[in-house]
Amino acid sequence: MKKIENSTSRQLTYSKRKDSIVKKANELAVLCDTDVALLMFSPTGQVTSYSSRGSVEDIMLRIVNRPGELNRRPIPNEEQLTQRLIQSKYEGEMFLSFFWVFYDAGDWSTCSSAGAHEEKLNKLKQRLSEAREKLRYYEPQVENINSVHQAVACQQYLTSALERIQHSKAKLLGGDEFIKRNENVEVAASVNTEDTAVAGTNRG
Amino acid sequence: MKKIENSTSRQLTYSKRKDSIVKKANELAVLCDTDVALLMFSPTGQVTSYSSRGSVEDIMLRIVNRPGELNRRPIPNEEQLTQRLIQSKYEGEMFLSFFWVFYDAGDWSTCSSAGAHEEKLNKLKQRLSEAREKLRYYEPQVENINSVHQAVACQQYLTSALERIQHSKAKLLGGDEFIKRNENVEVAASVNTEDTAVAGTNRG
DNA sequence: AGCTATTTATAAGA
DNA sequence: TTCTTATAAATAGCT
Repeated sequence: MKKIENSTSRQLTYSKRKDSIVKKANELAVLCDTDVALLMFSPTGQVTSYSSRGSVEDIMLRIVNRPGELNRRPIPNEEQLTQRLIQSKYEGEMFLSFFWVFYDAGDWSTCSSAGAHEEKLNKLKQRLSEAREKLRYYEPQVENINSVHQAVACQQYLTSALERIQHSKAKLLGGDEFIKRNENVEVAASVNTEDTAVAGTNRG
Repeated sequence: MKKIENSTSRQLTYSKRKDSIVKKANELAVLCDTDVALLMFSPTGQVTSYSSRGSVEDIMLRIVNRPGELNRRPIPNEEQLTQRLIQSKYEGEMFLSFFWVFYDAGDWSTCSSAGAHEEKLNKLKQRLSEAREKLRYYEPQVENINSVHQAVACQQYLTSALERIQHSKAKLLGGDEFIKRNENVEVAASVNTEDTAVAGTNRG
């Protein structure tokens, strides 16, 4: 068994096998009532993650924070990894909350038509009880996670959202004659915290 | 497919399936020349981890530190829907809706306590009518107002949301006894509308 | 994407 | 545990 040299069939094989291994992981979790997480990078670098319950971060945290077992190998930068996992977990929760409430609430392709928001918000109300259930599923399972992590995660989430919007806008501006090209908005928010380090999100 | 109730055969099944899924993971990694990690808890709580290259912690960090947060968040059984959501040209409005409904709806500082989501979602309901009003403000009023305006509006909103989060965080940090008091983090977000540059958060 | 010949995984019983 | 075996599932190589 060795690397498939042909790029197309490697990609195809990845795709097929990825699906079946996720299926297997899920079967294992259901049949044996256990927690399973699976992390895979495609040949092109795209990540697929699976976790049988909660977020992958929950399962990662259980691995990283498990109390000293025999033969446990020390984890390098354990504290940093833990912090980053917690942050990532909250980012994911925010996204999921958002998704569950909003996604099924409406057909977003019609949002600009008259009355669309009305309808969308009605559907939104219907979704709230389901969202409540799903949110409960993501309640923090790890001790000592505090609200600052959520604030940090929220901030992180917003920052990445902003970044993506910049990107969309830049693309749109390429062919848009309505937009003035000289506008600049600069915002700087700065605060001192006593929390642990926040990972950076700089991009060229 | 459901949990195997007989404890002995559940254990046996776990043991067999664990081995074959590890084998599958390894085949995937070799054939497709990719990184794969697998984390499993046995019914008795014992951890098995597999990683095709380096430590599982390395792979965890790679997952958690990836840029483009929104593009990799899996929605259980709804991956294809995620793509639609992300690609929606109205994502700006969605973010706006999201933060009007969610951010203002609750005190994020209580999110980690028991029953907090319950309370948050009740407030959420109250916020819906206000959100409706605010969304109306962002309705395109002229036919040929295009998505760039939405992007600009969204950006401005997100920027102010970020600032508010900074304030919340600062407040939380003031009264939170769980937090160590010796660290400083400086966060600066800088937005330029002409290019796509977004400064990230920097460590202090 | 769907089809099929072949290989592999699995459950149940010994 | 491990082995056997009938059945089910996964897979590669096609279209």
